[in-house]
Amino acid sequence: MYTVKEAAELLEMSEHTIRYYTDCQLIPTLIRDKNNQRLFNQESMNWLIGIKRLKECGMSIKDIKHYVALSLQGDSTIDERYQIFLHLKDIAYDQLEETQNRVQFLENKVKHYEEIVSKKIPDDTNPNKWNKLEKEKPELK
Amino acid sequence: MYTVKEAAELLEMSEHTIRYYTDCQLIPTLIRDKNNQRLFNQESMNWLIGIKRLKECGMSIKDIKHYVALSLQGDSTIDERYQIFLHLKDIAYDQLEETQNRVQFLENKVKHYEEIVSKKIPDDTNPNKWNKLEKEKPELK
DNA sequence: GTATCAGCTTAGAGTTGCTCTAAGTCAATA
DNA sequence: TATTGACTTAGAGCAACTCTAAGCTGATAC
Repeated sequence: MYTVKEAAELLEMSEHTIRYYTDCQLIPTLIRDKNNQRLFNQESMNWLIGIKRLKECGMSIKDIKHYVALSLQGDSTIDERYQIFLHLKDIAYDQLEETQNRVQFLENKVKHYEEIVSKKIPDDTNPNKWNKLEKEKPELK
Repeated sequence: MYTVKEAAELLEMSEHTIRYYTDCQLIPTLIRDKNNQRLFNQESMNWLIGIKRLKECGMSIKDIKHYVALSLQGDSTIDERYQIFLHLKDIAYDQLEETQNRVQFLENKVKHYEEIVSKKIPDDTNPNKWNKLEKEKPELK
């Protein structure tokens, strides 16, 4: 059994966010003690972990709520849940490509600044000259 | 010279967002035609491209504004701008790791559902049983 | 010539997902 | 008994859009 504070520490989320999620009815197994305080048993913690993951995947509260409802309905919704994860997977691969591009862009930029600082390139006064980096290495997609 | 609409199409951003950015004074070289309509020359387009990049790196409007101000000041702010990109680079690598974890998680999940659907695993009625995937492959970080 | 249409302008309301504050309850310790 | 700490709620604030309404302008259609 975990309090909001303990759950927040364990899962590295803010207490505010955890309360917000419970208020949005995202944790169907949440219980309250005699003082009306939120308590998370292992099942509720599992829900929280899963919801955190779905959030990180970019899913909205509304869609997570839908997913939770599907899960509670059991077997008959397996295919719909499968489709959801297929879709999330595609999105994740897109994000991966974007993130890789971003890392490359920033590596270029840092290298560029290091060259300037080490005086290999004399001046960089023109405010938007740095956009040339974009042109040297155009975005994929 | 590009109108808001053309810029939006070229850079795959919404017209709303572009107007919002100009209203936030993020494009110092923006000009208006005689009817007060926003016009983007190549320099302004470069700014827009750069700002879009910074936004994708997770920078706030406020911080981008600061960055733009630094750029306009020229040479004397090179080191501060270098530090900004160093920091963004670190963040980008963290994001890369997170995204890779996410892809792996979703691959596992999709595989799991495929096994269920193909009847290799008989039932999955328990709503939060899927969180076991987390335990099989605990998060890095 | 005027009607209407697309495309722009603005101010401002609405949305999401937090994030924080204020005011209050409760149990335990000093 | 006082106060401390951890919780409760409703609701305000915030970032970054996102959209709407009302109005202006210039071009084409009749």
